[in-house]
Amino acid sequence: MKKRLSEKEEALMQVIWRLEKAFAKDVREALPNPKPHINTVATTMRRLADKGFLIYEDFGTTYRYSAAISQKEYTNKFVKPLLTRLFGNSMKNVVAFFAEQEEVSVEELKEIVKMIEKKNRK
Amino acid sequence: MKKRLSEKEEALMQVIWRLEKAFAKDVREALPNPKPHINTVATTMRRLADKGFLIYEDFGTTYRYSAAISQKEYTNKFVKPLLTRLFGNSMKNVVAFFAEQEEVSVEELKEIVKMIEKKNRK
DNA sequence: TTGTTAAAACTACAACTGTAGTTGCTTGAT
DNA sequence: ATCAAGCAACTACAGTTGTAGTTTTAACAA
Repeated sequence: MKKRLSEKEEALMQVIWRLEKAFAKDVREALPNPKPHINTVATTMRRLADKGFLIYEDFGTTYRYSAAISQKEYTNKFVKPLLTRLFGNSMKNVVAFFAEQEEVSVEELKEIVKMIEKKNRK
Repeated sequence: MKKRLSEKEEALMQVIWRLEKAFAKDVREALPNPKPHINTVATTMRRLADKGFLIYEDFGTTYRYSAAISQKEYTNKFVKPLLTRLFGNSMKNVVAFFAEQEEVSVEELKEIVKMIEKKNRK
């Protein structure tokens, strides 16, 4: 688990994070149209397993996969470094950027502040 | 400009965004050790130009490159979708996640709120 | 029990990426 | 004018990714 995944690989991981446990055909089913060939999904999932991102249980004639790394771990390990590199090693800058782009409103930021403060008081 | 760049390609873009205009050797110079071969840098930059991420001026015996897309545009186009997909299509969730991870402090969030409110009053 | 179906395994291949050797051109230094 | 240095162009190649055809195996249905 060295590198960030490609977009397509990440799309599969998204589905598995959502479904928690899934057969290749479930994953294909959950993907948006145009859906890839079932073998494409199976091959990509096997490769993800080879790379340590997925684990599987043997179901006789098929495998059921689940994530070997949580979405949060993935985010911390691969997404956060990308963001901080883009924004001068500061998550504050990242948040400020998206706030300026009006992707997060002042109200939402205030809610987050409240939420954190509440959690810290406990 | 369809796909997100790979990590190495992105690292080169970082340098160019910072330097604004740069020759291959400048980019190599700015990269951390172990520095890649100068030809590796040149090849990657040419490919980035082919893909439309860089533009260049002919300097006779060499090219000087600059970004064809700003860091902000890149972020909006390629990084934001990744984040929102990861966090259920909501930048609020993204910010909340990093706040909970204590990557951004409550103080910083408040500063951002002030900054935005000030800007909006103008 | 034989045919049908469904799934993985195996195989294949093109595009992309990371890397760098070789070649050739331009320019500045003798 | 000749040579050396530096750099891009050209070339090459292995590893990865996206895609899917073909083969095999297992299970179920008639």
